[in-house]
Amino acid sequence: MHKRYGGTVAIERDIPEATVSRLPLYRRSLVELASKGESTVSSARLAELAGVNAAKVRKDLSHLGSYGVRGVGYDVEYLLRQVGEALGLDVDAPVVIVGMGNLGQALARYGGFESRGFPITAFIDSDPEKIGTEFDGIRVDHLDDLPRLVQERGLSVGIIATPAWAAQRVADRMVEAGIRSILNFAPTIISVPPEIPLRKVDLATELQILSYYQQRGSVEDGRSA
Amino acid sequence: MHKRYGGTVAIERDIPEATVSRLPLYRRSLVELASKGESTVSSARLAELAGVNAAKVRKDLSHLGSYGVRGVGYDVEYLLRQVGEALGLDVDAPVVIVGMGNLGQALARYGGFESRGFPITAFIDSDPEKIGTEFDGIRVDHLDDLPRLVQERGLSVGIIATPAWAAQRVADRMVEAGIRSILNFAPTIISVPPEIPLRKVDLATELQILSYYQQRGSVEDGRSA
DNA sequence: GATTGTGAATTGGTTCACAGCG
DNA sequence: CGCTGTGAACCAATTCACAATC
Repeated sequence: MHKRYGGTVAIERDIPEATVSRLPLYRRSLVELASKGESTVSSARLAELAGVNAAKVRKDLSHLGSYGVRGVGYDVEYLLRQVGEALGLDVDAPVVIVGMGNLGQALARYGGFESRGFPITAFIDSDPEKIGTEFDGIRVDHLDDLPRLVQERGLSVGIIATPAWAAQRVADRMVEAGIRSILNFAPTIISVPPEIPLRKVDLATELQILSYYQQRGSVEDGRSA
Repeated sequence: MHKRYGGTVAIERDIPEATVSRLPLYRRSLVELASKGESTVSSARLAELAGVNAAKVRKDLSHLGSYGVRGVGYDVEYLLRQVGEALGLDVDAPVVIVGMGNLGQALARYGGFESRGFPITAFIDSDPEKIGTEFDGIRVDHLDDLPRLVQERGLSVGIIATPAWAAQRVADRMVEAGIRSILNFAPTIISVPPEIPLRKVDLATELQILSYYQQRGSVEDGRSA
């Protein structure tokens, strides 16, 4: 059912958005299973670990053209490779953080990125006090240095951790400099050319959503887990 | 069309999940408009500010039973109050942060919570070195103190900023202690009773999703903005 | 016997398009 | 005339349920 091109990598077209957003979840569960030495896993078990239901797991995995074995389940290692490949994680994507305030610094020190293929490789700030200082052995540079840094270090992901008023400008400079995807933590809407994937994380927004469900006798929250 | 009870506050039932998750966005845009002194706004303009389309804005607002004026638009101040009320923001929801590592500290110092009705009012950590120290004038306490803190300070929201392995345990203790909704930053699935609204923010997951769309000639990302 | 893969049914969300109304 | 509110049409995602198959 799923086309493979030439017998090689086979990057599948059009995985539904909802599925894409769950793949990292499955990946995390598979890593855990692998580290425990489990060699196969059923959709039911994987669903439990990922906090979704089994039908969803099977449908999602079917979009990868994936290989389960009826009556047995999925091969953990194989599936892990498939998922990683679908997400494009076979190659590292070096990250630059712009805005070394509280949040930027916390993100810089947060271990979870390096280990998952997103080495943090450059820092940018506009405060002359900060420029030239080092963080984790990496120099903090000026926004004007970004094009050079993208070149030299192959930066591909930009994280915006600036105040809201600076975010659009930073995004524009990132795009100009050749950054290829952007994660925005500033609490404001920014716009970028359609070929640049953009996601946002807004902390206050999350609390407000919780507030809604708390206020009413919430039964479920959708974005479960 | 929309029922009001007794002529008072009128908390509407069953606003669709997708709408709820956009209300904070509208709210932010409305605050901005209000601060610029704009007194009315059309769905088209609000859509532009919030990064969605006008039909969606109108449909979303219609779920609040809201009052636009045909030919004119919405009253900014009035709508702002309506949205705030729908989200349950009329009353402050004091927050406890558990886990005062990098992320916890950054969240503690992040200004955006207090100003939006989520005063950070307690800190918990398990490191004896940290317990007893102060942060922003607030003492860092032990997890065992949580029930008392919930009582004394009326804590209602819990933020989990611990390592993954501690997260479920912390969630259980929060629920026991009477915390009413939870925001989880630990990269793991946790489960809580269905009456406790739960959301998660997973930073590495966001990067992996970006990775997918970057790898292919992404045109759009869905979670736009 | 167990568990996948998937069509069919269902639910939820978005967009269209226009009647209704200030 | 302009802009809202909303049915109707459309599209995406979820869930069901079962035949396929190891």
